[in-house]
Amino acid sequence: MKIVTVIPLSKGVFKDQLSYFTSSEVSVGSLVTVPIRKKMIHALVTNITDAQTIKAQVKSAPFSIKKIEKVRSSPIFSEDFMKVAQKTADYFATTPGAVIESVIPKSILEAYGNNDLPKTNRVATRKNDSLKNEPYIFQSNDNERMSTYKSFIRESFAKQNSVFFCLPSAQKIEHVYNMLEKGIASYTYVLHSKLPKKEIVTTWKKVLTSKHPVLIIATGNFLAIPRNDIGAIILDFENSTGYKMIQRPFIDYRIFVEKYAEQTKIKLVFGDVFLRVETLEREKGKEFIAFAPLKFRMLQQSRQHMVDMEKQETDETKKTFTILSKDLNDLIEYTKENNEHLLLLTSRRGLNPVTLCGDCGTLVRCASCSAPMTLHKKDSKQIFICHKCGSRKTAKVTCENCGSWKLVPLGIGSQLTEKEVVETHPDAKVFRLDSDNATTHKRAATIASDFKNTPGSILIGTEMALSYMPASIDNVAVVSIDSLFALPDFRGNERIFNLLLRLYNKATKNFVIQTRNADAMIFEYLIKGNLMDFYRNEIAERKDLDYPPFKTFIKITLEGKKETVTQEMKKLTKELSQYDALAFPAFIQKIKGKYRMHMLIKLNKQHWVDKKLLLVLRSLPPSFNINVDPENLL
DNA sequence: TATTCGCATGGT
DNA sequence: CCATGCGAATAT
Repeated sequence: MKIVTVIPLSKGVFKDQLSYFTSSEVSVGSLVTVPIRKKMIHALVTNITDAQTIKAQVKSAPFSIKKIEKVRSSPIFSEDFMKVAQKTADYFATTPGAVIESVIPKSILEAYGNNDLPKTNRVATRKNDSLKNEPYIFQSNDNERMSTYKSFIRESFAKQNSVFFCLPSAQKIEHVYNMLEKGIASYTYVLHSKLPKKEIVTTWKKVLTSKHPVLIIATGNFLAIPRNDIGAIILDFENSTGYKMIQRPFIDYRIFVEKYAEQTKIKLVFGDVFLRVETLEREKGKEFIAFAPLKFRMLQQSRQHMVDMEKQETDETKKTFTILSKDLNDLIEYTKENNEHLLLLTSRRGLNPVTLCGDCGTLVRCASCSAPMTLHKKDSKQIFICHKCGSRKTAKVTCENCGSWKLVPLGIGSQLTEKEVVETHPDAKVFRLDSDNATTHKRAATIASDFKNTPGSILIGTEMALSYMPASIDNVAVVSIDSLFALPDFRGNERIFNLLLRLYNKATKNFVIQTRNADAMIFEYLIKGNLMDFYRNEIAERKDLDYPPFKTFIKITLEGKKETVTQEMKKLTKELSQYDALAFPAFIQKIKGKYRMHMLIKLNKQHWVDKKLLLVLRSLPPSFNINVDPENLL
C-alpha cells in the first residue's frame, strides 16, 4: 500500500496537494483519476511514500484518505518540468496544478488518460550539460527576424535539436507558419486551440513520434509537450499582451518559458519589432544577450502625416466637431481613385464612447456598474451599451443629475466613423470590423478577406481588427486614438506606441494620424521611427514613479459589499504592514452591483519571490484575486 | 472554484 | 416538522 501525493488538475480545486492511497503501480509524473467530493478529476502524481513508514501520520490525519480510482498513464512530465511548474506557481502565487493546466490542453490530458498517446520516457528532458541557459533578445523588423529564425532553425535541426516557436495567438500562427515552413514543412507542426480537438491529439502524437527534429509553432497552451530534444524556445511578438492571462491564474507565458529555459538549460529568444521596455531594461542589466544588434530605428516606408484636429476645427469649421479631416477625406478619395486599400482605425466601437449632459456635465453611466455608456446604433435605433458589463438601456434618457434632455454625445467610435465615411463618400466601398459585427473568428476573417479582395475599399476597425489585417496595406489612418490617453494605466503609453507602430509598419504608401494631443512626444517618436528615445523616456518615467521593471507589482482585488470589502482590505493592509502595500478603490468601483477594491504591493524586483509574503498570499481565501505583474492597475 | 454544511427563516 | 435560502467553510 502506498500513500500518493497528487496535484489536482481541475479549475474547481483550490488545494495544491491532496493525498490518496493505492496499491497499483504508479510513478511520479503519472496521470491518475481521483475522487474529490463526488466528482472524479485528473491529477498528477508528485510523491509516493510507502504507507507503512507514515502509518502514524495517516492515522492521526484529520481526514480519511480515499483511494485512487485509476492510474491512467505512465509518467508524462519530467522532473525538470515539474520543478518549473512549481517555480512558476510560486512566482504567480498560484498552484502548480493551475500552471500545468495552462501549458497543456484538456484534450491532451484526456488522451493521455485513455492511453491514446505514446508513452514518454520520463528522464527524457535533455540533460546535456554542454548546453547552458542562454536567454537572448532580438529586436528587428518582422522580415528580418523571420529570416534569421529560419536559419537558426536549420542550424538547430543540424544539431538534432527541435525548436518550440511560441506565439501569442492563433492568428499569428498562420502568418508565421507561412513565413517559416518553406523547405521544412514536413517537420513543422502547428498547434493552437482553434484547431479541432481530434487534430490537436493527432498532431501532438506526430510531434512525439517524429524521428527528425521538429519545429513546433504553437501558443503557450502547448508548452508542456514532452518532446525530449527541444534545444531552443523562440518567443516572438514579445510585446503582445496575449502572453499574460487576463483571468485566474494570471500566469504570464513569458515568465514560464524563462524558467523553463533556465531549468532545462536550453536557448531562449525573445523577439519583436519593439520589445517591452521591461525586457530592454533587463538587457542592460545583463540578464539578456542581444541575439543580433538591437534595431532602434525604424525605416520609413510610407509618407506619414499628422493632423492636429484642434487646429482643423478652429481653422475650417469653427467649432463644429470634425470626424474626418480634409487630409483624411483626400486620402479616401485617393484610395478610391487608385483602387488601393485604406484602413481606418478608431480606438472605440459604437457611435460615441461617452455622452454627457449639456447643462450640468454629468456622464451617462451604466446603472449596474457605473461605467460610462457608449451610444450604439442597433437596427436603426440608438441604444446605450455598457462596454464593461454589457447591459443596455434606451437612448431616450434624461440626465440622471438634473433631468435635462440636452445630452451631448462625445468622442468618435467605429460606427460613427462608418456613418461619416458613407455620408461624405457615398460611392465608397466601406467595411467595418469590430467586436460588434464580428462576433466570431470566422465572421471577422470574412470581413477582412472581403476588404482585401475589394480594390478601392475602406475598412473601419478597432484594435481587434488589426490581427486580421494583412502584413501590408497601402494606406493606414488613425481616426481617433485620443480616448486611450485618458486611461490611468502605467503601461498606457507603451500600449499606444506599440499599437501605432504596428499600424505604421503596415502602411506602404500613406500613414495619417488625427489627434487632439498633437504635442504628445509619442507621435514624434513614431513618425521619426525613433524607438530609442521612446524607450529612454519611458524607462526614465518608470524609474521615477517606481513602476515595473524597477518594482514588481502584485495586485490583489476583492469585490463584494462595500463595508466588508473595505474592512477586509484594511485588515490585509495591516497584516502586510512590513511591505509597501496600499489599498485603493478600483477605477470603476461598481461592477454588477459589487464594490471593488484593489491593493497594490510594490516590491523591489529582487525581493520577489518572498517566501513569507507568498505564504500570506496563499493563505488568502479564494475571493481574493492575486495578480502578480498585472497589466494595469484599473 | 464548486460543492457542501450549518444556521436562520418560514410555512405547514 | 421539513423545505428553502444564504453565507461560510472546505476539499485528501
